[in-house]
Amino acid sequence: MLKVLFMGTPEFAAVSLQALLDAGYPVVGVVTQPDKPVGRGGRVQPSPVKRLALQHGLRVFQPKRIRNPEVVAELKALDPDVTVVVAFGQILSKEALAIGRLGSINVHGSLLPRWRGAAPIQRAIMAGDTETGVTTMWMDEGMDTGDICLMARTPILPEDTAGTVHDRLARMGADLLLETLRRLEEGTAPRIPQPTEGVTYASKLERADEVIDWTRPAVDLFNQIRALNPWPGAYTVGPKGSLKIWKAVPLPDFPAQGRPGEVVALQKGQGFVVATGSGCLLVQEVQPANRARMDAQSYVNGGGVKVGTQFTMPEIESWDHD
RNA sequence: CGCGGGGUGGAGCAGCUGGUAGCUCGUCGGGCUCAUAACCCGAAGGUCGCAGGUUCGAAUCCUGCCCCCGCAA
Repeated sequence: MLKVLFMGTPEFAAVSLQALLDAGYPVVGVVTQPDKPVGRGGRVQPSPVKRLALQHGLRVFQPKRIRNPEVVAELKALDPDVTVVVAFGQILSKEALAIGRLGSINVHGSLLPRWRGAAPIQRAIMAGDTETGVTTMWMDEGMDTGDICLMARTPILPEDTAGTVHDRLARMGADLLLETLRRLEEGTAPRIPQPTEGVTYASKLERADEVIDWTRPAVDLFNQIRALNPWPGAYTVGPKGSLKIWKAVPLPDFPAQGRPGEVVALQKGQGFVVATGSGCLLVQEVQPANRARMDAQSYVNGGGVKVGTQFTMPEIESWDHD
């Protein structure tokens, strides 16, 4: 079997690594992002990929810059047949791409060339796409611009969230990766240049993406909210401070009227209804600052909102991110 | 030692300038109604996170511990 050098960082990548191990591929090394402070208290945490690699006694590399020639040389010494890159988080130089004898294969969570870049799953849902998928490609120096090898599709259903789609694509990506390597080994792997039509970019999420703008149509807010579930969450500001909205559905024909962001009705047992720029939004699950997630009815019971409550947009003082 | 908020009947909250607990919802029983997630009457249900301390007396003050969460990364 092909000797694999694996590069990846988050859970999405760990699923593929696990599949490689289950399939019996010799993984000669695992490259992942350096441990970073994560969570409350700022404690340093290993990435999901690193954790899995250590469990299996694999060699782990955490270069600050994969492009560094010394790093490339060190990895090349492992003599892999192919490099598999899944949500790694660093751009590979031409030299780094050539570490594997057969080149570098990437698993990407979208139907390329749509949603090249960092946050394809969230951006697809946010845009209201009804279909997405995974693509394996022959990496080149561009940002997800390599020739396409294989592709698998899946619908985005109304009840889907970034979480459910992420989990599905992670599985599909792992399967597609195995098939790609199989065909690579037998020399039947396709290699098709990406179309020049239909290119879009999925920039990484930033603070402003989390803000709910009530003047937008209810359907857009619905997509935004589920695209940011389970992380990082879409939020608005009410009388009691910031409020994350985890789940909501649009009500295009709701009879009540109101200014965008105004609570126009309480739906017993279901939540509360907020007016938007177009149609209303039935909010079903929320999380007040400093509190746990709860169904919207509970929030109403606790006096969080009543008819007439006005939600506003928070002021973003800092645009710093990264 | 990054900043900060919170743990009160099944759920969400109030009470916290000390004197054994209240609200909304739910649950159970009854009533009204053609009917109802609507309305009316009534009931059950709480060692107020854990341990210790101060006090005549603490959910309310002090100390330690456990758990949860927001922000920031």
